[in-house]
Amino acid sequence: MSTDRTGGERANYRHGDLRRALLAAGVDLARVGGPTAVVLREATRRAGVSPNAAYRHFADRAALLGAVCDAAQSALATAIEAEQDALPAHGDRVLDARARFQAVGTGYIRFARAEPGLFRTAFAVPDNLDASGSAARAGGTGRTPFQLLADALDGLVDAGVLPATRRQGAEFLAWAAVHGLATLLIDGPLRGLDNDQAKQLSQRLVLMVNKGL
Amino acid sequence: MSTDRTGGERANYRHGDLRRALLAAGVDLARVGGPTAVVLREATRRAGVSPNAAYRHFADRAALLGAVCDAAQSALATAIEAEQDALPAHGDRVLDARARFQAVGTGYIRFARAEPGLFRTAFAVPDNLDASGSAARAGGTGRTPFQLLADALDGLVDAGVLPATRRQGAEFLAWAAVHGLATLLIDGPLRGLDNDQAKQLSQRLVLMVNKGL
DNA sequence: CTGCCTTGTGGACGGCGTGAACAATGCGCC
DNA sequence: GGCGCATTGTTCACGCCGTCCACAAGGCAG
Repeated sequence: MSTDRTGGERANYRHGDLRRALLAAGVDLARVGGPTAVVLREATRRAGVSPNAAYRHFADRAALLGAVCDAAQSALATAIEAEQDALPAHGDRVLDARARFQAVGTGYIRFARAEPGLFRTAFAVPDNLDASGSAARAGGTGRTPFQLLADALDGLVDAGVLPATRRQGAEFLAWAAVHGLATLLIDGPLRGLDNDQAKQLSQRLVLMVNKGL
Repeated sequence: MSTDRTGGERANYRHGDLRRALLAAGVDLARVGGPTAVVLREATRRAGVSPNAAYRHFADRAALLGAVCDAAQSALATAIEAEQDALPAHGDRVLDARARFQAVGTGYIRFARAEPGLFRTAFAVPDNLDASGSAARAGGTGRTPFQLLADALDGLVDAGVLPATRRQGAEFLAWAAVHGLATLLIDGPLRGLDNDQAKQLSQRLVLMVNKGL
C-alpha cells in the first residue's frame, strides 16, 4: 500500500517522495509491532528502494523512529479531538467543561486500545517539555495531546470546577493517571479486559482524578 | 564482577552456576541500558562462556529477559518494603494505614528514579494477573509489588479510611496513577525534575488518589 | 551544454539471535 | 572401579540488522 506511486517498479531513478514513503512505512510497521518493529531495512524494502537510500532523509534509525513517534502523537491528538467533537454541547458551562476533560481521558484510552502499537510508539522516545509541545505532534487543531489536556484543565478552572490554586502541575497528575491506566490496559495485567470493563474503569479513573485534584 | 568464581579463566569445562551468572549479567545490563540492553551474546561474554551456552539455560533471549524482568520486579518489591519498614509506627490505626499506603507510592517512585533501567525492564514484558503474583517477583516478605499495593488498600479498608464498596478494582486505579507518574518522571516530560520537586509531586499524587478513590 | 549538487545503488563490515553437529564432563549403574 | 549416557559447553554457519564508503544517475544553474 505504500510501496510507490505506480504500484510497480519506479519509472525514474528518483523516487520523488521517499521521505514521506519511509515515514508511512514506518508508521505501518509501528502500528503492527510497536516501536521495535520500525526497522530501517524493512521500511526501505516497502518503499522499493535500497537500504542506504534512507540515509538521505534520516540520519539513522533513531531519526526515523522519532518521526514515526511524532506521527503517532499527532494521531493521538486527533483521536482526543474526535472524542471532544462528538460531545453534545448542553449549554451548562460546568457540565461542558467536565465533559471536555473527561473526553481527553476517554479518547486517550480509546486510542491506546484501538492502536496499541502506535500508542506504544508515541511514547517510545524519551521526551521533554519542548517536545511535548512540538508542532509535529499536533492534531487537526494544532494542539498536541499534552496541550489538549492543559486546555481541558483551563476549562475546568474557567468553569469554576477546579480552584485556580490547584491548577499548577495538575496536567501532570491527570496525565499520570490516564497514561498509567492506558499502559495497564494494553501491556499490563488489565490486558484482555473487554470494552465495557475498560470504559467503566476509565470513567472511574477520571472521576477519581476530578475528585482528587 | 559476575564473570566467574575465580575471576580468571574457568578451571573446569563446566561453569557450575551459569544460569545465575547469566541472570546477574542480564540484570547488570538492564540496570545500565534498560530492557533493550539485555543482549544474549553480551551476557555470555560477561559469564566467560560461548554465546550458545545460554541456550542450555534459557530457551531464547525472551526467556532471559523474562527472568531479568522478574528480578527487577522483585527489586521493586524490596524497595517498597524498605520504604514501609522505615516508617515509624505512631499507634494510630488510621494514620498508620495511610502512611503504609503512601509508602507504596513513595517507594515505587523512589525506585523508578534510582534505578530507571531496572524499572523500565520490570515492565518490559507484557504481564497478566497471574504473572503479577508470581513468586519470582516477590521481595523479602514474599509479596510482589502488586500484592503490596493490595495489602495497603486492605489496610485502608480495615482502618475505615476507604469504604469497602470502593475497594474492588482500587488497586488498578492507584497503580495506574503511581505508575504513570513514574514513567513521566523517568521517560516523560518530567525528566530532570530534582528530588524535592519529584517528592512533592508524588505526595500530591498519592493525596489525589487517597481523596479520589 | 556543462558541471555540480542531490539522491539512490552496491558492496562490505561487525553485531545480533539462533540452529545443528560435536566434544568434554561427571553421575548412575553394573 | 569402569562404562554409558544425559548434561552442558563449543564450533561453525546462516540470515537479519544498522551503518560506512565509493560510485552512478538525474536534474538544475550557469
